[in-house]
Amino acid sequence: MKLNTKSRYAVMALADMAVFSSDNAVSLRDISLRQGISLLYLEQIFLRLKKNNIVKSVRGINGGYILVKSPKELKISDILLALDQKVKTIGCKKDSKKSCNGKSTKCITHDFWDELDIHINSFFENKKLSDLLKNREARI
Amino acid sequence: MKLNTKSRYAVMALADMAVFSSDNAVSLRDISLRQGISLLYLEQIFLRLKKNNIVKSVRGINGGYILVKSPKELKISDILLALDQKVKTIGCKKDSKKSCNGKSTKCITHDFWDELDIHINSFFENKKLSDLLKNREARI
DNA sequence: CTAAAACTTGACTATTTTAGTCGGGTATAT
DNA sequence: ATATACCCGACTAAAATAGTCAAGTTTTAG
Repeated sequence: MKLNTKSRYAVMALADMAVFSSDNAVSLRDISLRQGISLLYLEQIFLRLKKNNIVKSVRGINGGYILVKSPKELKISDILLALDQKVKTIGCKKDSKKSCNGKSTKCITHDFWDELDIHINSFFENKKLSDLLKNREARI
Repeated sequence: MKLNTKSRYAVMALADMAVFSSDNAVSLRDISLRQGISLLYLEQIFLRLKKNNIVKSVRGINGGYILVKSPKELKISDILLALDQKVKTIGCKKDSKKSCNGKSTKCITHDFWDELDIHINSFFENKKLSDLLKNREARI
């Protein structure tokens, strides 16, 4: 059970922005260099972040990206959502009448997986980007 | 971020056993029919469960599998462990000095991912197989 | 005005992982 | 003896992942 790199890099890049913001836009090139993430890959990621209104862009020289919300207000769950990183740990369909393993009833473990999803999602809901920046000595 | 079907089916099958145990061994064939899981796939899963001492087998006619521990004592984390379903949500290597993104320092989000892993793992640690069987009206 | 920096976008691809299947066993109760 | 059920390694098709590539557009410094 692992998070994909897109989500991981997204959180990483946004944390980087929060640290190095200083009012003006942060370029992907800088993030790429500091965090060791491929520039091309970052572009793809930020496209999604922009579409989902996590960041806004400034074009041209000295352009880059700016956080729409402050790190204190930006929930990690918002970031993951922007990248379609659903925390849906298993295949049972939540709502459909004919769910789970093709049978018409809920599978024996159905409620358990639901509980798990809630448990994980609430973690992401309650974490703000600013929380990642606390007690960070080795900031790169 | 999702659990693989092996883990899901393992929990499902063991829950099934807990319900239909009745002292004698439970055959994979029965589990397969009740839970709608391929028999061939179940065999592969139970091989692992046996190796990891979650179940023991009885060969021959009327054979099958028996839970080693009672459902009250069997932690879900034990089951996942048997199937190599590590909850290691990201790629950062936990211990190595040169971790994360090839740099020598911990990445900016490192501690956060560790926290996430702990959060999820503790969920599995604290759940017992017997917990899944409570308030189950639709038992299949 | 123009060149360079930086964002924009869709398409493409190699690799890895997943979710199984297959085939040929071995043990044992009846 | 023979059917039932466990045992086990190898195999494979399909999907997901982790990126790369190409071909732009926009803006601003000089």
